Amino acid sequence: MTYTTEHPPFAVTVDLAVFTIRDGALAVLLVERGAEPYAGSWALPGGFVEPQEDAETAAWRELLEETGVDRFEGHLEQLRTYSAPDRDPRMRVVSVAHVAFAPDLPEPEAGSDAAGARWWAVDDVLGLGVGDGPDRPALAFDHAEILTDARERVRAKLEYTTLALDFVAEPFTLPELRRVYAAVWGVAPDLGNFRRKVLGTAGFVVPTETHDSAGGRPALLYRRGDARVIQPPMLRTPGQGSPEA
Amino acid sequence: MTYTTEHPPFAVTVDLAVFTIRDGALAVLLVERGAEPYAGSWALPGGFVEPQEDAETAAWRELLEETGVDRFEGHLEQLRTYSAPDRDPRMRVVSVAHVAFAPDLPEPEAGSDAAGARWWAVDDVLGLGVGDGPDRPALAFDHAEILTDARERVRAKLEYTTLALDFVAEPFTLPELRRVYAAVWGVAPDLGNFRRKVLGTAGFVVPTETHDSAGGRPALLYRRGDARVIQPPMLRTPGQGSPEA
DNA sequence: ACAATAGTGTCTTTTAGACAGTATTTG
DNA sequence: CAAATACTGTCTAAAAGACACTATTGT
Repeated sequence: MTYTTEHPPFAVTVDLAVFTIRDGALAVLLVERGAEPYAGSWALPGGFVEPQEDAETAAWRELLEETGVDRFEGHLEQLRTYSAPDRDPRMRVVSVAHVAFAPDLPEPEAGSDAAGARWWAVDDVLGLGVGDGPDRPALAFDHAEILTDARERVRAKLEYTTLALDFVAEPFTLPELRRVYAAVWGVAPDLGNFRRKVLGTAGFVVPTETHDSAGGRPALLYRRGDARVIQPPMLRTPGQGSPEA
Repeated sequence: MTYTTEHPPFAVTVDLAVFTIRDGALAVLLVERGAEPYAGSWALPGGFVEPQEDAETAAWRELLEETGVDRFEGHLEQLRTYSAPDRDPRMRVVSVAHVAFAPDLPEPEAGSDAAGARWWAVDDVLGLGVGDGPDRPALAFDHAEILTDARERVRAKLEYTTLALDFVAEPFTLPELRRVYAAVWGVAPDLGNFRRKVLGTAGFVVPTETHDSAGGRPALLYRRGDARVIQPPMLRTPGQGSPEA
């Protein structure tokens, strides 16, 4: 059987929703398209999967090429695959979307085929901020759908995993960690209850001996523990970015 | 840009892990391969995505072709995409795996390109039953990995969704519904606590006026409610098929 | 009456929600 | 001292775990 006759070929790409926390808000990396289609629109970074690599490898490679992030900081995982026949007007493209998380990445440089690249507050992009965002970017292809799914993935994973650790640089303070939850969920979890939960979950964080120095009382510094799941989970309540709110 | 030179084409397929409950155990549909590679091994049903359909449509079509299941019974959703470069020795194939759930499907007929098709107890296939299963089938390609991921998806979704309803035919009794949890998790949830949780979750089930008739006391019959999520979730405890057990 | 299955009730423990209060720094 | 930030404690409510008990059928 020759699939070129019976089973037409597809192009396979990866798209990435790379998240970080900037200015207390969940931010995503977008690139400005320089060519048609969607020239001038903004898109998730991504690219074609090469012959000898799987999708995750391709995602790590694109992440490095477009942001300079090495594969050992942060976390990357598959989100889902988008395969609507008309999602790219040029050809049949199936895209394996991924999500990645990292603390304070450097300001990106424009890639070879992109006119520009910058961080956007996700709420400004998806329009769930205050009224209409100041300069809301138009998203290319089905990337608004991908970004919406990606944000829900991040929000959900904060509930039952220690993923929030991937958004802070070591060492970190508990208020910093709490600000991650506040940024992703839109509402800060109760201070006392948050501390009780984090410190009561074995292996979530490990304390150091030192404190930081900021405006007020110095906060104790922590490092990541080896726990990867929070059980029982730290659940969002309606109003904390939960889907049914 | 012509992707045939710059970006080599891929074949895109769907694979399905179709689950049902048979004889009190979680069962999956497998087809016996008649041709190389992996002739004589068992595989998840699946096939190529056609030019004008997306992956989910292809999955529903394959499900119908291989099991006769119409798309309005049961539930189907994307699992994840498997893209290791050498997962199929013949060519570069990217597979978008799906999971499907349905109550007591008919015994399947062999499809056109399969030597046979039958239901297997998942624990017999993956070998987490008693010692070594009686006749454990060899799984083709990376289908053991897919099936493991699919089982974990089902187990997890029983916790926070009303997915168990897709495994029973209406009308159903609460003991029937509880047996779904017992089959998927490997341990039956506590009787009283299970009833309290199901009946206490608004919209999970709606009672009818009638009872069934079996060996003992007749059980009240229920129909599906319109709730799709269970909140707070009905969590597995270690020993109930949870990943860390 | 007994086996088999369905269903109820209750006590305890765990966990989360709400929120008031105390501590340690800088200016 | 006030402002700012970090941290602790306590009361209450919700939910789950464990498990004993009662109910209704068939034989």
